[in-house]
Amino acid sequence: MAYRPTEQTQSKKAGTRERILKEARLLVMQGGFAAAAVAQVARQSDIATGTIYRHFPSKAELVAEVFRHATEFELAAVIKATLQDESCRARLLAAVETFADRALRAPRLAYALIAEPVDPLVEKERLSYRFAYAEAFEDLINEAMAAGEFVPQNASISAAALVGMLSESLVGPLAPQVESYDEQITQREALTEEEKRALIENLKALALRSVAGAL
Amino acid sequence: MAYRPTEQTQSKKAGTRERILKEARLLVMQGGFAAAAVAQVARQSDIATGTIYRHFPSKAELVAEVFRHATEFELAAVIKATLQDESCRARLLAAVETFADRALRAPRLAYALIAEPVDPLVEKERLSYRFAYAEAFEDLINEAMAAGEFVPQNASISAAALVGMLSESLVGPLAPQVESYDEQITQREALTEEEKRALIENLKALALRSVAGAL
DNA sequence: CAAACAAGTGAATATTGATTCACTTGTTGT
DNA sequence: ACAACAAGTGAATCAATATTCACTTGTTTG
Repeated sequence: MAYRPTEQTQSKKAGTRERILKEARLLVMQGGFAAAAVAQVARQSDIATGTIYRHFPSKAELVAEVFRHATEFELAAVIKATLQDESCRARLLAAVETFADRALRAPRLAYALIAEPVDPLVEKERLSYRFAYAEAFEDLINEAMAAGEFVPQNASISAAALVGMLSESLVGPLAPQVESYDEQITQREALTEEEKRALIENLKALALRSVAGAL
Repeated sequence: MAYRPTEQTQSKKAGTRERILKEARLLVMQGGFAAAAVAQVARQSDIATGTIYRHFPSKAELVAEVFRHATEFELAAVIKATLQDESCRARLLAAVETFADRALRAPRLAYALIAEPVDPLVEKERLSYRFAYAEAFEDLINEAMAAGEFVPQNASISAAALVGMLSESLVGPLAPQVESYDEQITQREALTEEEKRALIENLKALALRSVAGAL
């Protein structure tokens, strides 16, 4: 007999896999999932299209992994904001601020993660992450209600509404700009820093009023 | 010479066109835009696929017309609610009630109109209708602010947020149920009438707090 | 009826990517 | 060096629909 996968080959393989993921991520950040065609990812990674399939069973799985990686990161930032040791109000505002600020800084990525049409496997991931976001808000709302900080309400409905409010305001079709989330769609101009600031402050006020019950 | 399109032929042609639209509409109501394949529409309309193209330049145009027809109708209902001769609060609540109630009664259609991935031409229509919804809310908020009924705020941001809040709460991935808006996605059970009622009441309260500023 | 044109037909074609697979290259251990 | 197997290749294939077009059928007028 005569061959054993050794540490070297294993890590080289892992390296290729990482490179594929990295290039796919870059493509998604720049042009969304639409830009992450298998052939393109292969080209960027300097490998043949077939090689992608030695590392991922399907494009959907590859893309799902890219999605997971990116969203995990975003979610962590928001959750961190809700866990500060402060009043529930302050934590809600911090969470909104974090979500909005990150979305406005990387609009193409935000659109991809939140709203871009994707294949069902990725949509499933998206669903579960939206639940995760909503849960973070829900926990916060429940805690705040218990402490008498927020008015009585159905925390789970409110949390979902918050996620929707933020998503749509920031990256949905009504968002002030999305930096070419689809070539076909009319461009709107980018926001200035002041405008971003104003948008964020307005969203914070809106979010606070909607769940706390007062300005 | 020897042929003139006459009234009979004209109206017959118009009839075929209407039939195509009607069948396409039915398909969309049942299975969303995904179910409205050209071949399927043709089959339902009892004509050949080629005939579709005698009446519409492309599938996108056909679908856009279906979209316009359906959305115009929905929008009109909401706008009507905002024009009642009552307090701004009451009118806001009526608008939310109308939007939510209609969406929950025809969930598959609501999903198709609000969130289903569609081709760019239809997405453009959707965009303009979302603006129309937002404008209706914006006008109402402006009027209410002028009357001192609502707290000061950026009406256009608030209006967009409202549309997002409603859309997402009712048909987005977080919606309690969407009755198979995509076969691939795990089903959730349908809401009972009580649950629908509760959802609507919660959304009304949430919307009111967010833009009026108090319960 | 026949000429002239519109409307209708549906099999063939075009398009856009993902996926496969027979083959080549690289690595390991004897 | 060679056997044994993994990793890599990329042109060919598949799949799913929209779209075309040469042809047939229907309608009108002289």
